[in-house]
Parts: sequence; C-alpha cells; structure tokens
Amino acid sequence: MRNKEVAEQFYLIAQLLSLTDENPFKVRAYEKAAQVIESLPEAIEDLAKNFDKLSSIPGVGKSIAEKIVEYFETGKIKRLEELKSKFPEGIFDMLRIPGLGPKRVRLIYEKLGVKDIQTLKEYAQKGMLRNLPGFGEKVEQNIVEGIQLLSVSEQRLLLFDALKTVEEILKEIKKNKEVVNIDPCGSLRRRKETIGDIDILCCVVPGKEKYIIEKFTKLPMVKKVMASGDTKGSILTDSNIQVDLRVVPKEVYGAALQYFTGSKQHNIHLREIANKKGLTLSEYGVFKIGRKDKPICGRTEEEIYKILDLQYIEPELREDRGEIEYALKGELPKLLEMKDIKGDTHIHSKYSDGTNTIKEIVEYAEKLGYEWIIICDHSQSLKVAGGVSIKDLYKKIDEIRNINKTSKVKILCGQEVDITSDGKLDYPDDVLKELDFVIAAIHTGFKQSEEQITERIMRAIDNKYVHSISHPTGRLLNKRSPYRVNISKIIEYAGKNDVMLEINAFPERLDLDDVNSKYAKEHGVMLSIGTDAHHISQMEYLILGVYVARRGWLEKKDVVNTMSYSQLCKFLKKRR
DNA sequence: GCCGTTTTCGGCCCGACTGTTTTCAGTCG
Repeated sequence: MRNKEVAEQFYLIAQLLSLTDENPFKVRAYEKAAQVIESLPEAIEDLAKNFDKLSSIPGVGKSIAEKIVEYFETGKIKRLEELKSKFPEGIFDMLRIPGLGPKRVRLIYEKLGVKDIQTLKEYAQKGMLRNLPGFGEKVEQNIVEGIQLLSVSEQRLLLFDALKTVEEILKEIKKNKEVVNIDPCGSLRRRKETIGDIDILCCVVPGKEKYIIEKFTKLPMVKKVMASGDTKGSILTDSNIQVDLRVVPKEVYGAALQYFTGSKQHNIHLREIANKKGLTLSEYGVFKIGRKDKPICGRTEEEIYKILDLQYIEPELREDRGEIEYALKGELPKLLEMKDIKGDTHIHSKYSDGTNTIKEIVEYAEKLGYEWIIICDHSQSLKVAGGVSIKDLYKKIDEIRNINKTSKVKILCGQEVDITSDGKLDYPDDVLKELDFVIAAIHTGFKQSEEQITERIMRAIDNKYVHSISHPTGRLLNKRSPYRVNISKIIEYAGKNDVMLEINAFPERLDLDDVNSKYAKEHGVMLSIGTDAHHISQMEYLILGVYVARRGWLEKKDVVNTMSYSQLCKFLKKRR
C-alpha cells in the first residue's frame, strides 16, 4: 500500500502552490485528491495500472492521474520538483507554525530572506518583522509563541483520552445554570481514532453568551487563552489540548451542530448540494440564496438533511466517503450500536499477562450485561507476555468448563496464537482443535518484507482452526507504523476463506481501522471486536471498537459480537 | 485542477476572530 506516500506528494504540491500566486482552487483540488487517495482502501499502485480507473476516482482528474502514473514510473513528479526548487526546505517547518499561514511565510521569505524556524524566531524576538505590511508587534509575539507550541500541538490525542477530557470540561461548564444545551462536536463527535482539538458547542439563556465564554476561559485546567470573543472562546489546557467553545442561539442549534461536527469535506459537499437547490447553508441555518435575514430551518440536524433531500447521516459517516451519495438514494446502512453487543472476543487473564482471574473477568462481564466472553491468552512462545504452555492450557480449559457450570455469562476458551516468523502457528493442530476460538496474531518479525508478512498471515488463514486474525496491521497510534503488510490482499483472502478479522478496540490500536473495516465488509469478511483487555476495567474499551465499526459502515450482521451464545457456538464450529 | 439534469467554461463553502487597519487581509476550522 503506497497510498499514504502518494497522498503525501500531493499535499506537498498543494502546500507549495499555496505559496505562489496560483489559483487557490487549484490548491484545494490537490488537497482533495490527496485526501481521497489517503483513505482509499485499494492500493493506489494497483489502480495506477489502469488509467481510466485512476481518473474515475472522485477528485482525481486527467492531470493528477498522469502525475500518479509518472510517480510510479519515474519515482518523481516533475511539477513537484519544480516547485521544491523554488523554496528552501525550512519553509515547510515555517508553514507548520500555528497562526502563520502561506501568505505571511511567503512575505517573510521574499522580503527578508528568512528560510528556517530558528532565524524566524530571532527576527520575531528582535522586532524585525513588524515593518512588513500587515505585521505588527502582536504578530511577532504570536509567531514566537506559535513556535513554542509547535511540538506539543502536533501530537494528536487518542480518541479515548479526548473523550475523558471532554467529559471533565462538560461537567465544569454544566455547573453554570445559564447553559441550556451543550455537545462536543468536531472529529470527537465523528469518533475519529485521533483528535486534533476538541470542539464544544453550547447554547445559553439569551444575553449570557459572553459570560459563558469568560467562564470557559477561566476553567481551572486553562493554561493559555488563545481567543475570547462574543460567541467563541479558545483555550489551551494544562495538558496542551486545544479546546474551542462556540455559543449559538437555540433556533439554529442544529445547524451549528451540523456545521461544527464536519468533516470539512462533508460540509463543503453538502453546501454544494444546497447551492444547486437555490439554498445556502451555514452554522446559522439554511437560507434561500439572497435572503440572509430569515433561515428556513436550523433548529435540528435532522431538518437540515431533510431539506436537502438526504437521509439523516450519522456523525461517524460524515467524511465525504460516499455517504452523501448513499443518503441521496436513501441507502445508508443501519449502523451497529453498543446495545447490539453480546460479548467480547479478546480478553487476557492471569494465565498469560492479564491481571485478573477468569472468575473476576466473568463477574465483570455480567456487570456489563454480556451474554458471553472469550478469554484469549498469549501462546507458548511469547515468553515476554507469559505465553501459556500446553500443559497450562489444558488446565485453563478445565477451569473454564467448571465455571461455566454455574456462571450466567458463558465463557469460551480462546487463545491469541502467535504466527511464527515462518508462518506456522504456535500450537500444534491437535491442541488448537481443543479451543473454542483461535485468534492468530503477529508479535514478532516486524522487520520482514511486505511479501513475507503478508504470506505469513495468509498461511495462518489457511489453517482450519483459525477463526480470526488479531490486530491485522500491528500499528500503534502515535507510536508505531503498521508492519509492512498488503492489507487489502489479506482482507480479500480472509473473505474467500471465511476467516474473520479483528477490530482490536484497545485505545492505541483500533486495528483494523475504519477504512479497512469497510473494505472487509465489502469483501464479505465478518469482523470480531475484541478489547485485548489486560485488566477488567479495560473491557470498557469495547465501545471504541463499536465506533470504528460505525465509521466503517458496519451493521449488526457484520459483527460476530452481536450473536447470541448459541449462534456464536454454531458459527465458530462451522469453520472446522 | 476538477466537474457538469441550468454548464465542456466558469464556477468552486462560509463565517469568526485577530491584528492590522479606517475597511480589510490572513488564518482557522
């Protein structure tokens, strides 16, 4: 998969073009194409073999398609090389500074010859920028502060951590009785796997807008106030998370919620549809073009979609990945919900590196309202994680059978079995066949080539005792890239062989991700959501897996966790 | 550069806030 790499080239072109006098819509076109390519489930290098296919990707026309082909044939894009030669390397760093955009970067470079962040900081501190048109003392100060913010503000927050932070903030703001309504929106509401900053929308009793903004900017966790106006406030928390609060009147709350939930691409697409109907859409409602005085609607989100002749679109789908076209036809999927979930397919116990006994786990599962759980511990060779010997495995099976006699929640005995570096499984078949559930996983040999790792996983899929593949790409958010694996090939192969793939719900994994989950569904793959919990409290992570599934367009029928205990047992036996 | 049931040319989403200005450009989401 070289999609990310190709997308990167077009992001670069867009960035460099923004520094020139080129038509700004050209910049947008490149950005859009980059975005589309990035979230394409098929490998772009495969699509590039067929020019018509390539240029039929929405947002990719003749010119960009040619550049993709050129990139694969020569390893370079001439247009990009030309642009690069016009600007020094350091210009990219300068563009990353929050509050400093392409126009000012260009001015600083052309008028003063500044071409790296260090020099820029010195110039700003010495007051050498203030004579440029549009610059002043405050701008200089903001640049210095922006540079200091650079490293912290770029790390994206895990969804799980963002959800916790926003919960804390909402609790504080709700203490003010002037607050009528309050909701997190932005990428958090769309449940993206990582969050850049947190957006919160609220409506208050009339006349108290500014008062609430001021309250917000004085919360205990505020480190720095970035902006504070009549209807918008923006702060940086002590853990360097940017949080924006917007206050709107209740008559347009739905329009604002829609607007601030995004995504940007989804909203742009929606407004294009509005325009074609002689309407215009903003956070203040839907208007007839030329009649900005009185909105037609905007109290609820549902009204907005309805007036555009669209089905209501769940926030998790709003990425402009086809949901608008489906909503136009009324063919959106009915997304999986937490209440559909009957069990967790991946929990570690004390038998390997988990902290709780099976008894403790099953009691917690009962609290969560589950019907069944699958206890999967590591296999024998994974010594660092307390891999279970064959002897202990039989003990585990016995213990589970015993507990099942009296337990309300049923336990299945599973194992997370290592795929060794030569593609074999870490227990012999006569042991595997004693297990209710086998989830195969890669924990070693990350450095192997794409062919080798892909082949290893395919050999595991061939084994008739394997039910699912755990965390199929091995990525750790903010920490480790996926191992080199042709994931679309794995998905297609799993589909052909009726093997499931896991949506690992551990906060830093979320693997498969949304895009690949959707691709899996389209190839007839059943997904298993497992928390990979190593402590009972981590069993709460399951909701994160449901969010991924929803972003991947999955329905109840696409996920094994929605089966009853008897359905599940039957389903798992079918594989053998 | 992309796109098309008003279009193959001429559009391309919309508004808040800031800091610089005396009416607006730049940046952000």
